[in-house]
Amino acid sequence: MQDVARAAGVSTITVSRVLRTPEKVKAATRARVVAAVRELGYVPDQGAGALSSRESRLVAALVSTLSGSIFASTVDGLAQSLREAGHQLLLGTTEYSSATEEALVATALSRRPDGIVLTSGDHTTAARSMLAGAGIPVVEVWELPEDPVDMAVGFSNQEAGRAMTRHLHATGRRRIGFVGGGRQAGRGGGRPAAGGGAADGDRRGRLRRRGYEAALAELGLGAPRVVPEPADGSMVERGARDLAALLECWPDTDAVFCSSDSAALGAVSEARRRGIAVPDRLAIAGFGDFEFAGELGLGLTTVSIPGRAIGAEAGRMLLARKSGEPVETPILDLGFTIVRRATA
Amino acid sequence: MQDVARAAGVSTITVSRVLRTPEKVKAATRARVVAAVRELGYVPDQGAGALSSRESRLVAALVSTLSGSIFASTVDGLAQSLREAGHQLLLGTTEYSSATEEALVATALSRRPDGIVLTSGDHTTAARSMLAGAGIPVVEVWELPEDPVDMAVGFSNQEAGRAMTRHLHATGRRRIGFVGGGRQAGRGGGRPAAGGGAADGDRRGRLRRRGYEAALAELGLGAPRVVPEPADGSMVERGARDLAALLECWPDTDAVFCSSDSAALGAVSEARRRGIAVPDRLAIAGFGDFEFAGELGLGLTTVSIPGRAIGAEAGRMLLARKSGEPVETPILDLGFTIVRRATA
DNA sequence: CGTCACTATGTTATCGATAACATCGAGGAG
DNA sequence: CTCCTCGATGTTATCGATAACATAGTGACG
Repeated sequence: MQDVARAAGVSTITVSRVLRTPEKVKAATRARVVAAVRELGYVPDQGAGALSSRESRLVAALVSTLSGSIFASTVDGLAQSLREAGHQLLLGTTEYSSATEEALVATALSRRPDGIVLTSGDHTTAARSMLAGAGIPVVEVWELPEDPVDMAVGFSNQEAGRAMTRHLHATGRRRIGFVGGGRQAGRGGGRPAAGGGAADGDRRGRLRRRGYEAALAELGLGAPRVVPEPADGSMVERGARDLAALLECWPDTDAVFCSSDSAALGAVSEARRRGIAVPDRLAIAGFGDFEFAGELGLGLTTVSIPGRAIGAEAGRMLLARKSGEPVETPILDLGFTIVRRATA
Repeated sequence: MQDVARAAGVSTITVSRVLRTPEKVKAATRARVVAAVRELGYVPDQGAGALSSRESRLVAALVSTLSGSIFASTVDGLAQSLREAGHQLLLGTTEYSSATEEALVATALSRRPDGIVLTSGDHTTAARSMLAGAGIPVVEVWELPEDPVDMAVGFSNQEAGRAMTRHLHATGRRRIGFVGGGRQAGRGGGRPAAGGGAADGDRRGRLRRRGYEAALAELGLGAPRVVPEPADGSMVERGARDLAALLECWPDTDAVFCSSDSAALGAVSEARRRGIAVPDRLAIAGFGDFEFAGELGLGLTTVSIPGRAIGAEAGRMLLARKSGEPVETPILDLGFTIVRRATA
């Protein structure tokens, strides 16, 4: 910056002003500075700027994983909305461990971000207190927690489970099972059940299941039909094996709600192999509306989540809060949509 | 840090040493400092540290998008390998525009990262010169560029196209078409063809197509069969429509190589609708090995790319270079695998 | 018992920017 | 003509850490 100042015949503060508040500098001076910046290829050091101005223009996001198409579009939406507002995204992956999350919260805070986005609803006590103590806006996304740290954007997994179960009931099904709860296996050869904490895909799946059970009770459909020991392997494989196990226990099952589209894919495949007509004899519903679920793919009836919008909205809320604007709805339910296709 | 130092009865530099080089501090002193850190909930400011030590422990990654399952696992692998080495990831999405990429390179460099990862092979001249001038390691991932800025990890799209075409030939096909080149539509309602630059999904698809054409020539299979005007819409939709158009021009086509699994999904679906037996009358091959392509899903014959490994390796190379170790293979070809399943 | 080598800790300057206050000149009001 | 105000620019201190050098103990050895 000194070099630029010298080249333009001004002081450093003027260079700083040209870059941050151009309207406060006379046009002629500004032009000289801009020329010097360009000529020297000067790129300001935002780290130094942050130190001085106490504003980092950085937002941290902690997600469990990007693989498996769950959070990718949320992060994408977040990155885009931040970029448009001149902020940058610091990304950390927790690999489904809340111990890792705790460590990542600390490292994230060490960058003094202007805000932080979390995809997990449950945090260690230490993590919660660090977040609270940081004095920055926090947004939890996807699941709307009962006891949010600060703000939240997402939908209710439990309501989604309930709604889909009611949908199955509404289409005449009476013996409805649930497939694909339990652990979410890390993809790509990650450590199995890393970190010792409860896996967090688990928690979400459990919430969907709770909604399923609630609906069953409300509708008087009898006891839940859930495989007690979920299978190992990828979600798809588990969907297949869990359906097989479920049918063994309750052969007359006429519908299953799968905790994810991947599990539903496995279930559909298993049903096909067994010559079970879908949806005639067995309706299959998924969750997530992944790409392959669409009309041209499986034609899977599923729950669609506005993942990208969640990310974009999280960014917006964060920046609004930062700039002092009041945030009308700090707990924002973006809902979900039941997409009815061929399988249920 | 001053507060901590006071509480522990030492000077700030001792606190700094306890945090960065604990072995240089006597155990008793160290214990007092650690206690003070814990008690005060002190989280060091890495930004300030970076300014002083000229080492940010930050790596920037610029990807076109995270949606659509292409780069997500690569970023995931990168984030993980960086985390294990105590570094953090700064993420930017370029939305397939090299103009946006140029701007992002500048903002990324303004954080003084210790390295930078790019998923696009073509950069503007300005971007290239900024990268070169930054004096930090640069890794280009996925496509191996002809003229790399610094290092690269990935595979050859052209070779992949060539290999799959040869595979189709080896299984007896002689009238082979190509589906799904051209633009890659932005998902989630992004601006169509934003930024004015050539979309970069386009470039990669073109390379696969070039490989396809090369194989055709080598094998004496006649002129390429490619739809001149690719359809609009999502990749899946385009796969369906392009196949339809292709069959209209060349009804006797007995195999198609699709530029992505999404396109292949659409193609399979279109074939089914028309009652064309796959693979008996028409073989269909994809690219990417997305989750739904597997045994339990489509059973799609496709090209599998080690996306996560590419990211992890990029991180490793970056950090090796940073710490002065020589990097044996600055241009690392991780290859691809042809996965033979049911459709071809 | 003095000197040396070494360990443990402290002091000072610095990284690259910005906030806060200071200065300077030009033009307008009285 | 003087004083005042305001716009344009400069000076100095500061953000929170670390590098480099400085200094105080501490034990070994001749």
